[in-house]
Amino acid sequence: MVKKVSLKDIAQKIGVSTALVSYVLSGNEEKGRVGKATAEKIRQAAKELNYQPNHIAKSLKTGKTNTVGLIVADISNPFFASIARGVEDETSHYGLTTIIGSSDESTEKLKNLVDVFIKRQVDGFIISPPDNSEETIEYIISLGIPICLIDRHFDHVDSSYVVTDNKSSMTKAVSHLLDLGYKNLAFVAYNSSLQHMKDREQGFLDASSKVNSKVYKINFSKQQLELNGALDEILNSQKADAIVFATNTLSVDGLKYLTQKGIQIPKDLNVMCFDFSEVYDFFYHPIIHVKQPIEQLAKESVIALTQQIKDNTIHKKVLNSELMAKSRE
Amino acid sequence: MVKKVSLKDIAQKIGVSTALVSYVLSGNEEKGRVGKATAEKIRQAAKELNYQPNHIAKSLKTGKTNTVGLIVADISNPFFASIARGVEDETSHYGLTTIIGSSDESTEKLKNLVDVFIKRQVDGFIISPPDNSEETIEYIISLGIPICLIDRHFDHVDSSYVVTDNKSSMTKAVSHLLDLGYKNLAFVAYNSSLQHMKDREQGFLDASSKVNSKVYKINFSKQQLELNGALDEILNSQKADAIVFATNTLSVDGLKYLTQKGIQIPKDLNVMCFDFSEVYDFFYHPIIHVKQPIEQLAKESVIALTQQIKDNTIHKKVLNSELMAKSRE
DNA sequence: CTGAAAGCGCTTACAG
DNA sequence: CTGAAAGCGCTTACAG
Repeated sequence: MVKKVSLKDIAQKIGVSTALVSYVLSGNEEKGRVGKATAEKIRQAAKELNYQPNHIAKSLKTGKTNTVGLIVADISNPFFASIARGVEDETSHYGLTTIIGSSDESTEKLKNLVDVFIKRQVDGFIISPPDNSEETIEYIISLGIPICLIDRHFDHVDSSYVVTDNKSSMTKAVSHLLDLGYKNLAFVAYNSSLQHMKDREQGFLDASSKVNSKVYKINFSKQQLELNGALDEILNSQKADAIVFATNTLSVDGLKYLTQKGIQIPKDLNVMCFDFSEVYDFFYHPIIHVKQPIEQLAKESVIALTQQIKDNTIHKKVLNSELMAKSRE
Repeated sequence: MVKKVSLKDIAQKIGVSTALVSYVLSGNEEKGRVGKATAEKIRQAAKELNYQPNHIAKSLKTGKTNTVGLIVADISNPFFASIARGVEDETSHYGLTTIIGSSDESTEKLKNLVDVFIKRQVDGFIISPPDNSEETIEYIISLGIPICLIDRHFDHVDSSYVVTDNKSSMTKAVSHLLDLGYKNLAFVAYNSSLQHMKDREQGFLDASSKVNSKVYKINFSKQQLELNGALDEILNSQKADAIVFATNTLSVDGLKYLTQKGIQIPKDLNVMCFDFSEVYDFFYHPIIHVKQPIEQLAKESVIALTQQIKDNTIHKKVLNSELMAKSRE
């Protein structure tokens, strides 16, 4: 390992104190009121010696690590993979590094990750919380560590968050189905106390009040089984003419099952999906879906978090989604 | 922010030196030859005060950050997303934290990420290098920083690596197509100097020598256009009876185009894909594909890297893949 | 405008 | 078996 050059090396080389070097190189030149000429010499020497500041030492002194901890609910879900990518991109613009974890929808795993990240002394968290994890979120807040929730939030927890307007997105989507003439709707969602899930359901209910409709709730832990069961019921007893899927995963798995059953979309039955998926491209007819502003969610969450880190303010942001729907035929 | 308790707090509480506390709490009790009773008291106090060691201070002193930098070639590719997840899981078992970056197949971006990660003082790298990035890899080696390449390696660069046996995987896969009776094969790969790509091509050539075959090379930067062009040629002039795709992305995008064209698989044409994809589930007939041992690649790379960090040894590991092929009908 | 110095929280020879 | 002390590389009041 090549020996690293330190502030001291630079200071010695030009015969000034490390204090001056520190001021100049960390951009606090005016604060130290360093002389023009000296500052120039210091910068010159730093370049010559190829000085690389030691972040560790800086962190120890300042208590800031310039690291943010991102914990998504399920990294194997392309939606969250995109979120992760967006957050990473955005933080890098602020000179921050992101460390990523996945709670896999488990409160227990979230707790562990939070502990690990706190030990790593992250400057703040961006979290997409799993069901029933208010306590852990409140724990972070009680420690005074900045946090911004993303995609999901708790109505009764006072934290920064950036989410999509789930209720209105769903209302808009369902209204579109009604406009197309569908009259017997099935809504497939998770059984969850998370606000975004409740909002999507409410949005569905609000829009579908004038037609026949039924809500199916799947337990996350038994997804495969219960989803297929619900779809069987939708096909055989409810005989719905359109299915609204409340999430990305439900959409893809639902489409998979429908395809296996030989159902033609939209001929036999239409669907309204949530979030984009690559698999839509394998259908001859475009799959209608709600497109959340993933990039923007990620970006805004980083903005909210960095703001909070700076001045301890809380930011709540609700973004609009886009309905991706070509005409029925 | 709650005030953190430090070694000193513990030392004061029971009236010993911080040295003793450090020895005991970092598990070097025998090295410091600390008395049984004292050690017990220290552990007790640490628990009572809920002591959390400060990693930053430790890192500054020891020069180790317990962080590994993972740079995949394209995080939006599910193959690499799985690799990332595997690496993260595995490193966490060693008390290491992973920071992730994506070079997006760009040498330039790789260089930047490497610089950022070196500044962060990662203890080692796990990298899936893009085309023409030997220099950057050799630069890391020249700095004496441990590194393990994953999925891809350079024959003439002496580094640790963990890869799949690409040549034999492809030979086995193509032989299977021959067994099924296909006689006119198309091989669709990237134009790349990366060893794994050359190996896959060689594997194809070795196995297909006795039948009609043609190789198509796509430039990564113009993938969409060139892939569709190649497929048109395969369908219209070569009139191949089976297509072998050399990578994950080519497989999915290729299938997408074939589906759009209304090609029925395997009736009109069969395909051999590389890596698993969720989209395969949307075909009525199982898609034949080579399944790389992703979990194991990730795991072995972490093992190789931690070994190298410990004793500076280089490990080269080649894993076998699995051919996922149900009978033709 | 500049320097001497303390201190962030650890680890680790060294002396006893 | 235990303590005093140096030092990792920075930042930042403080004094001049």
